[in-house]
Amino acid sequence: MTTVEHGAALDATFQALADPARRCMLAQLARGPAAVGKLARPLAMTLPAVMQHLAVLESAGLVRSQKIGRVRVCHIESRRLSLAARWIDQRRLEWERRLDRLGEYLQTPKRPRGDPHGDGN
Amino acid sequence: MTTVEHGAALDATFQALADPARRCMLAQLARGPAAVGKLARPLAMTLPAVMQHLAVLESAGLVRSQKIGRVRVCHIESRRLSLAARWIDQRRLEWERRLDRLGEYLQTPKRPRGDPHGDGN
DNA sequence: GATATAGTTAAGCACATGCTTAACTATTTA
DNA sequence: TAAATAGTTAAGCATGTGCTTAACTATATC
Repeated sequence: MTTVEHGAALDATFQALADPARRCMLAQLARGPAAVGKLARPLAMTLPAVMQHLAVLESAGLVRSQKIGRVRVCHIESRRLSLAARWIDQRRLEWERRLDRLGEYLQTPKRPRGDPHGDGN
Repeated sequence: MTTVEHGAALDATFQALADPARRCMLAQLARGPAAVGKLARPLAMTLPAVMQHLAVLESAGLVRSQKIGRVRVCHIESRRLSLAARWIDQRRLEWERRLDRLGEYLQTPKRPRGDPHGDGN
């Protein structure tokens, strides 16, 4: 159930993370709040393009911003990052626990068939 | 440097994770290897569509598969999952450590200016 | 008040993505 | 060997994405 409701949020979050320019912006913001122009500097693209990336990050809930004077200051919103990381790790752990159990099973010395084993697979 | 070289891999990985059908396939595969047809069952789309999603997952390195008889069996490749989760958590932790330091600083009772403080921020 | 600065909006374009249908190829199974 | 099963390939289409240029709006700063 954890996974189901967050579907749309995860769509938007992973989609936002899939672009190198947006990851670059997030990496900068991880080091502290920054203005749009500052985010744009390392990016080899025009300001409007950066604005569009920012809009994607904001509507995914990864970033928030507020305008102060003529400057828009942006900062990371870390909850969505947690959500995404957790989704990945849950799948990974589920898979790796399976591998571990399988490894144990294969290492177990031969055993008479029909012996109790504790798992109904 | 960690972040830079993996750029293309992260593009492909997050792009792959951004689609609910592909996440559904991964969630199934986390519970164990499965055939294409089995992955397709809960998905409300045709088999060719599922094949295309599988191709995306494989070329992102998230899944591998081998054909046994007329059945293609797929399984998760967890290294790329780790890579993606780690990228997210590094940003998140960097940001949250910043917040913690800021919180401490604001809670610190007034102190004469120019006093040593131990941090070069 | 003129000019520079920082951001914003709108339009348009090239290419990528997600799906479909139709036709086809290999393996089982009866 | 005929028929069912599991997957594959190719083509086409609607929509989404990432970028650009051009024109415009607010704040500073001189």
